[in-house]
Parts: sequence; C-alpha cells; structure tokens
Amino acid sequence: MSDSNEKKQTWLLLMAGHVVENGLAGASLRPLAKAAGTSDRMLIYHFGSKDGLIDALLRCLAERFTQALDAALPPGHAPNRAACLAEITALMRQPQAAAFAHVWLDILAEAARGTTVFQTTAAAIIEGFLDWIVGRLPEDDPDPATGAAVILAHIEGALVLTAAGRPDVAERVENTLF
Amino acid sequence: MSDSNEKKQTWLLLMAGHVVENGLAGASLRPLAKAAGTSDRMLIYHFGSKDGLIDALLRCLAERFTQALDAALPPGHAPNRAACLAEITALMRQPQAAAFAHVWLDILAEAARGTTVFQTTAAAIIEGFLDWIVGRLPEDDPDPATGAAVILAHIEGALVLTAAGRPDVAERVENTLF
DNA sequence: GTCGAAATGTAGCGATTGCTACAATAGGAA
DNA sequence: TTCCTATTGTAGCAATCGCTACATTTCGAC
Repeated sequence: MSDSNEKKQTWLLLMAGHVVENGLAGASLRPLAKAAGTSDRMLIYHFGSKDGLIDALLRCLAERFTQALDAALPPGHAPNRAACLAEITALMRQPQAAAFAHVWLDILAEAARGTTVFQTTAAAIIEGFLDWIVGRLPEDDPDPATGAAVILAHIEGALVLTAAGRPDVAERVENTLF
Repeated sequence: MSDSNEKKQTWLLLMAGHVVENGLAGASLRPLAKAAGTSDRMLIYHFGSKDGLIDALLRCLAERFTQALDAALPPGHAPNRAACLAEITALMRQPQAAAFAHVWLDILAEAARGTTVFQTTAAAIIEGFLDWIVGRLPEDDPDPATGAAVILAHIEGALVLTAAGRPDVAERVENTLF
C-alpha cells in the first residue's frame, strides 16, 4: 500500500510538471502517462478514472504551490503593506510563478464553470495564499485579514492584466495602491 | 459577398451564445455548427479552418462584450470613484456578466499560454473596458487613466476571487479601496 | 437556355479521446 | 510447490476530433 502510494506520488510530481508546462485543459491520459514514465492503462488502474487522476493531480498542484510560496519567501514581516506588496509582486514576476499562473487560470476557468473538484482546489489555493500573505504583513498591521485580502486581490488582478498583455495597467495600480 | 458576410455574422452570434454557455476551451466544430444551424463542413468552407473560425469568434465576442457594457450602463459620470466602482461591481454580479466571465477566463488561460489570437483579443477587451470605465469616472477626476486602472484591476481581481469561490475576499477589499 | 463558379450535402479518413477485455507476470501465503 | 491476488502489457473498442474528396445543387452572367 505504502509502496503503491509512493509510486503514485512520484507519478503525480512528474505529471504536475507536465501540466505546468503544457496546460491542464488539454491534458489527456497518454501524454500524462508518458510524462510519468508509465502507461495510460496504469493511470486508470491506480487512479480509477481520469476524474480520479485529475482530482489527485489538483491536490498535488495545490500542495506544491503553497510549498513553493514558503520556499521562495519564508515567513518574515515586511516594514509596511506597500513593501509587502512589492515583495510579492516581484516574486510573481519570476518565471516559475508565471508558469504556474497558466495552470491557475486553467483551474479558475473550470472552477467558474462549476466543476466541484476545481472549485475546492481553487478555494484551497486562495486560502493558503491568504495565510501566507498574513505571515508576511507588518507585525503591527492593524487588520491583517483585510491587508492580505487587498494584496491578494491586487495580485490576482495583476495576473489577469498580465495574461491579457497589459502588465502596464497592473503596474500603474501597484504604485498608487498604498 | 455581403450576403455571405451577413450569414457568417448570424452564425457567429449564434455560436457566441453557445460558447458563452458551454465554454470556449472545449468548443468543437460539430456542436458549434449545430448551434449555428449549419454543418461543420460549412464552417470550414466559410472560415477556412477552425483557427479562422476561432479568430472570427473571438472578434465577435470582444465586440459583443464592449457593446454589452455600453448597453448595460451608458456613459455617465459617477459622483466619485467609490460610487463608480460600486456601480460596476453591481453590474458584474449580474448573471450575464458571470456567463461572460467563464469565456473571459478561457480566453485568458489561452492568452497566457501564448496563442496570438487570444492575446490580441484579450488586450482589445481590456482596452475597451478601460475606455468605458474612463467614461464613467467623475467628471473632475484628477487622473482618469489611473482611476480606471485601479477600478479595472479590482474588478479583475474580484473576478478571480469569485471564480475561486471566495467572493467574500473581494467584497472586503471593495469596502476599503477608496 | 447555357455555362461556370459558388455553395452545400454525404461520407469518410486518420488521429486521438477515455476506457476495457484478456492474458501474462509477479510475488507472497499456505 | 501451489495457489491467489496484485500488477502490468497488448490490443482494441466506440466516440469524437479537424478536415477532405466527391458529388450535387444553386444561381447569377451571358
């Protein structure tokens, strides 16, 4: 059992890499299996169905994302909200964050259409992101929940504007937010 | 020629409706043709290829979106930025806006992955949206470009947070933005 | 009416989709 | 060894994908 779980976990990591590079929307069994070094037959056998695989893959991606946040910028309090936002914005401009942004938009599109697994995954990612931001706000922030919400909303807005090819709009806002 | 263009335009409107309801990512020729009341054979014949069809469909969607904005809230100056944001936020909560949000996220996901047609469409939609917001800002707004950018960034952030199942976060920000 | 081009229907191609039937292998329990 | 279950490979199914070959219809120019 533990042996099987280890193998599945290895597969999931490899498939997560493939998904980050090639997108989640058009991901089909055979390419995923090739990325994991196995066969579609095995993926169905161990995950039950493609839905089961996507479910596991989404959990894996969410966990990887929250871990990546802590790894990139471990908790530590910024002097003020503006500095905190600047730090996170700079982090989001790094290539690995941009790569994840593609998958994030895939997840959002499917979540918006009502698919339960994608909705819970998206909510979990948001929750983890909010917690992480709270841990980076100024120690004396009067209202960390609101502060984190403002920063996260701006990060997500900037994500959309950047994806739409207008990072300049996001930048203009960033300079006048706090 | 004009006859052919009229027919294509009718088809595009019907297909746009289908796409808004069923998503753009998984849209394939035969369902689109059925929605337009024709055949996949005819779509290929008149649009050259699926890429050509998607291109035309995206232009149609972008135009429909900007027109829908003007139709929902014709230009008129709000008393202040906060009121302007509140108006637009209320508008975005209407069902038709939510329906378009699904397609918008599809477009963004594809644009983020680098597909040119989606990128230009996304940029055009952003541009039209910005112009429309400028036309609704207070008449004496000191910096309409920045004001529109701040409002649009928040709207897009709220879109993401809502799609992720956390509209509460967006709402919290809205109350403290101006 | 005649002719030629545009427009449309029918049928199907090769590729890919998620998934499965069947058989073979492997590895531990008795 | 013997048997049983878990695991894996091979092959293929029905459905759908974008697209095309071929035949037919439609329709305006002459």
